Amino acid sequence: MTDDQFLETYDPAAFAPFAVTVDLVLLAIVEGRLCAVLQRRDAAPGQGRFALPGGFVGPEESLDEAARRIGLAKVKLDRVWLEQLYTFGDPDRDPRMRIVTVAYYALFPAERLIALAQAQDDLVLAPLRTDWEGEKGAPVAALDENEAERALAFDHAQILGTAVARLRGKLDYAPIAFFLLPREFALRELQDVHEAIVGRTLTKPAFRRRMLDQGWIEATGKFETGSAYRPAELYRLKPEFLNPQEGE
Amino acid sequence: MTDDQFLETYDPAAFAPFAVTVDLVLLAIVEGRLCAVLQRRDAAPGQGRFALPGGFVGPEESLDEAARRIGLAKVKLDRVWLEQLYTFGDPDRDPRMRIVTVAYYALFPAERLIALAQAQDDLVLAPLRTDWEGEKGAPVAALDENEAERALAFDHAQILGTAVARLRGKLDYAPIAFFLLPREFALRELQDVHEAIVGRTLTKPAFRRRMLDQGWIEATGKFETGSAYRPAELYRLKPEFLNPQEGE
DNA sequence: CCAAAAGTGTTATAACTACACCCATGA
DNA sequence: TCATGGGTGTAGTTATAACACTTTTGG
Repeated sequence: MTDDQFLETYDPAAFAPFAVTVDLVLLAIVEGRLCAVLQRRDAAPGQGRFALPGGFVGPEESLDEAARRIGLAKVKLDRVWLEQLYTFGDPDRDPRMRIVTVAYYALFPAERLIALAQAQDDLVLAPLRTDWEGEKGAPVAALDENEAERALAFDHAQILGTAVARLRGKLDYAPIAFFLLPREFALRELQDVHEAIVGRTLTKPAFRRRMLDQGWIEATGKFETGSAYRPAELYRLKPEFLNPQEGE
Repeated sequence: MTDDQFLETYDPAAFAPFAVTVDLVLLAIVEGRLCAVLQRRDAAPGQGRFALPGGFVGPEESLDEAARRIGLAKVKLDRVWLEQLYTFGDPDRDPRMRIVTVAYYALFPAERLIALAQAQDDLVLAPLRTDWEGEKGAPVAALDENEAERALAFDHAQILGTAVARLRGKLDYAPIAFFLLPREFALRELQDVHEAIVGRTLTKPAFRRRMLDQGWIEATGKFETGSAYRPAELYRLKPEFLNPQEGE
């Protein structure tokens, strides 16, 4: 059947329609660990379990707008990386009705999400596993072992795993790690972010040069204050990489 | 509003619902050029224009199943690369109703799509542009200049551009080019495929070694027949890379 | 002067490229 | 034996990694 034949005979009220939601993986590096925001569900299905923040797409709203509205309402919205991740639509993924969800992931400096989780008591920051070194196969259950009993609702474990895989895969060739740091940062902090994501230690000189040669960052001339020992120079992402212009 | 608050008050017949479709970018290398299957629309909107093959997702069907059903019904389905691409859902992308479409792309050996286009007279194989060398910015209107007047319906030019960008980006680190060739192929054919996708010539020895060292292919011991001059050895993709197991 | 972390030079290894060359085949 | 394309060796260049080293600061 073609689209048009379908539409001629299509009565929106005739059968249960699709709903379209947006689910968000809000990520930050907290205490050297990659963490995601989870929301405790206070109603069935999955009551008491945790789920990704999400919501329905409005009738006059694009998918990106919905993601921005739902994900950034709570957080101040300057300088965020927000990108569509993948779309999940198995028929039984939600027991209530047929829901197709477009997953997005967003990167924040730690302070933002810590403040968010403290302000809203149904939110938690859950550490994720990043040690599945090169293990092929479906990335599922990315939750840290301490959080393993915190079973996730719906297919949200799969979404989390997809987000971590995307972040790891994109880390080396796209300027995104910087969105997990304050606007100005020391190179050691940037290395900590990378190490938290790839799950292993990196050697300092190689990392430094790789970053400097990439041309993504520039020195500010300022230095850390209050450091116990020699203060590190602060760098920032060059402005031309601030806006997510590239389409994928 | 939370999901649950929404659902409590949600009457599926109360307002125009979302529809979910799957659109397919069927790709092959024909005469050294990357081509996509387009379908002539015989009804409004966009009558006379060309669009990607697509269809509605069934009520009991997953997205992957829908893509497989719509994309592979016409083509014999052994050894195909099929992967979700991106989801497009702007409110006005279809004038009839709110339609969110999940785009997939699929890779075929040329013969398959040539036979398909010959068998069904509303289908054409349109050459794509691959010469936008490193130009940043949104990849739009990937259609070849000769086909430029063949304006695409809806946002399908954007979908096409996204597919080409994904293919190019993935070519070097995922074993996918092989799905654009017969099961057994000569290394020169593989190089032609790569050159068609990246839009520039590659040097033979470097390419050969890269492919051999990657460990994705193995020699069959057989050789081309009917060649005018020295016959080339035939290679094949190692069986462990045949199934699209990796989730991304 | 010491401890601790910032930052840099120096070398070795691996990857990639370019170029030239040899090989096998049909006419 | 010649033309044509398949296939391979060698050397130069570049990127990457590892290691040791120097520098700067607060105490």
